[in-house]
This record gives sequence, structure tokens and C-alpha cells, in this order.
Amino acid sequence: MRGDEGVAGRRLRSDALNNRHALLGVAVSMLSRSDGDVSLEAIAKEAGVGIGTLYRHFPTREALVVEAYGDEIDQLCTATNGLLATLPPDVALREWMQWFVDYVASKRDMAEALSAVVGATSGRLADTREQVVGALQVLMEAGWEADVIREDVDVDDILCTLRGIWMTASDPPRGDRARRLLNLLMDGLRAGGRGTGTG
Amino acid sequence: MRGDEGVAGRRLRSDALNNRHALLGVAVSMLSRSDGDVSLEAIAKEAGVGIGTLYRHFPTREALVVEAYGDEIDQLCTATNGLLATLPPDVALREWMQWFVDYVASKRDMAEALSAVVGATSGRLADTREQVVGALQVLMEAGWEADVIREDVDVDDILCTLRGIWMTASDPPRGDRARRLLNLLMDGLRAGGRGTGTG
DNA sequence: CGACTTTCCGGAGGGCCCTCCGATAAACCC
DNA sequence: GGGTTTATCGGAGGGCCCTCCGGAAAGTCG
Repeated sequence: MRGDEGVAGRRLRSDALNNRHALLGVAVSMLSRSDGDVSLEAIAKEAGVGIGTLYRHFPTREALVVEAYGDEIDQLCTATNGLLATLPPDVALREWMQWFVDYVASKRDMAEALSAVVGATSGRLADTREQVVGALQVLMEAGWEADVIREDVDVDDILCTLRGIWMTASDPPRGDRARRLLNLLMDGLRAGGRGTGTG
Repeated sequence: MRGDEGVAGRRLRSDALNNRHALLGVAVSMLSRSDGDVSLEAIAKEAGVGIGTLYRHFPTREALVVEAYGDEIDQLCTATNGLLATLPPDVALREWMQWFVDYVASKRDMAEALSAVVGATSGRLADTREQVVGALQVLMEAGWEADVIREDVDVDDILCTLRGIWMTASDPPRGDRARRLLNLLMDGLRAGGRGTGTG
């Protein structure tokens, strides 16, 4: 399973590994419930471990959420190949961003968790960042190659804009507006050559 | 002074008014300091009132921040006229958004506070929302009139996108990226006619 | 000035977050 | 197994957020 080591990559002791899996399982289950907010202490209790143990494995709530849904994020990030195999690059990019935004909006706490990912510079959150950036990079490069995406916009620009859109799409869910904003973004991405802004 | 009444518009009792002013003054002063986080309890204590009093006047941290800087937000929102008097509408819009984003990035807690404003549907935060929407509306309408801004993008679209940009521009401050994103947005806003996205 | 009504105050209290360190248990060696 | 090392656990504790309501102060009327 992904992420079965500690921060230094060392193998975890058996009890630590059990606790880690228990926490992730409980986290997925409790975060999926539709009732009100879920406290980290409640997750630790339900998993049968102390709160200190939860924090040792997952230093922030965001880290826990991202790791709980790590597999699904993996899937989204590897889906780029399938998209590029069947769609023009710009359409593939548009479609992938739509999936991503919809996915984020479908999970409690995911918008905030992935916002932390965007700003992360080290640790596991930063690994996830690299993963997402990588997926976007593949899509963008295909668009550049086919000359359907302007070249003076970088992957970080897109990621930051995307974050703005998924924040809008979640809490409360607003898929319609997200679609409009993605259209606006795509139009900016296709607008000819050098930026025409005044700044 | 702006905001010298309670939620129902009734006149405040004298002690309440004094407390309110004391809280706002202390809030501005403490939020302007550059050291670490400022707790609401610390603000209440410094203002010489109980924590309950603070919450009665300002139901959330965001409300306190927005009201503390209400005058400055007013100024930003009325600056549109001056801009439109001397600049083409699209340039004026671009310039105003730049001011706004830079302003948000310059105040502790302002990014989050104004995010709450964007989502507010009632109360004083919603009033501020109307104010900002009004300013944007003026700029957009000038752009539509002059036929330099596409007409299938509404003011809420811009506000949501703008929020994404100011979130990026603050915490940590990243004015360079904000400028790039504003350029991208402007290019989308000028890109011809009907949206070309696939959604 | 009292007496009465209305508004407002203050801080105790409960919940959550996060840290820290003495206690505990796994892993390893002989 | 017994002893030693080292990783891990657990929860007490302190801080902040926010609510709630008994009590106090301001305003009002005769």
C-alpha cells in the first residue's frame, strides 16, 4: 500500500503500521458521512488510538485527508493518458480539470486539504503537489505541442487558478459556476500568444 | 461614522457604542502589528471588554476584520469613478483588480475575511459584498458599453475568480503570480464572444 | 428622584486543536 | 529467554473559539 513508511522512508514498527491503517480507514469512513463536522479527536477515538498518535502520523488535518484519499488522487492523476489518447489536448485538459474540480467538491474537507497541497514545499503534501503538477504538465505539454495552448502560461498559474475554482465549487457546492469559470480559464489559455494584460 | 447601529438599524446604547469603537480601534492596531497570530480574546482584553461583548458586536472574526477596515474598503469601491475618468474601461478594470488584490494581500486576515464576504448572503458581510459587486458592476458595464469586455461573463464570475487570485497573492505574499493570473483573466475576458470551452 | 423596562455586559464552560514527555512495547542481540 | 535499545503510544495540559445566561447598567416614565 502507498505510504507505508514514516517521514524518513524507514519501515514502520508493526504497531505503528496497524495504527496508521486504522486511522486511514476510520478517516475515510467518518469523512464520508454526511453529518456535521468531524473532529480529529473523534477519529482517533474511533480508531482506538490516542490523539497524539494521530498527530504523529498526520501532522495536520489536511495531511490526513489527502492520505485518506491518496488512491483516488492517484487515479485522477494517471487518468491524463487515457484522456489524451482519445481527445484533442485542449479538450483533454478541460475535461481533466472538470473531473478534478468535481472530485474535490464531492469530498468533505478536500478543498481545504488540496489548498494546503498547493502551498506545500516539503513533506508528503509536497509529494502530492508534485503528482498533481506532473499530471497538469503532461496535459499542458500536449497542448503546447499541438499549438492549442499559449506558451506563456506555466503549470503553477493553472494550479493556482484551479484552486480558486475548486474553492468556489465547494462549500456550498456550485458546479454550475465552476463550469463557467473553467470556460473562462480555457478561453484565457487559448487567447492568442503573448499576454494582452496591462500589468 | 459608518456602522454605528446594531443589526436591526436601531441606535446602540451608549456603552455599547463605546465598546464597539474601542474594539474596532484595538482590532486595527493589533491586526496591523507584524507579529504572530492575534486571538480574539486578546483583542477583547486589550479593549477592556469581555469576550462575549466582542462576539455580540462581531459574530465572526471575518466580520470584525471587514468592519475594522471598512473605510478603506469603501475607498477602494468608490475609486472606480476616478479610474474610468482617465482610463479605457478594460484598463480601468485591470487596474482596479490589481489594487484590490494588492490591498487584500497587505492586511493580515483580509484574504479570509473577504472570502467570507464573497459567500455571505445576509448581515453586514453581505452589505460589503453588495458594495464590491457594485464597484465591479460599474467597471464591467463600462467595458460592455465600449465593447472591450465579453458579455457572457457576469460579475459573480469575476468576483469568484478574483477571490482565487487574492488567495494566491496572500499567505505567503506573491504579487508576481497575482499579476500573471490577472493577465490571464483579462485575456479570458477579452477573448471573443461566446465561450469556447467544451462544458 | 425612584421604579420599571430594555439592552447590554462579562466570563464561566465546553469543545477542539496541537504539543510534549513519561510510560510502554516492539525489535534486536546474546 | 533475558536484557538493552529505540521507536511509538497515550493523554494531560494549555490555548483559542464560541455560546449562554445571570447580573448590571442605561434609558424611560411619572
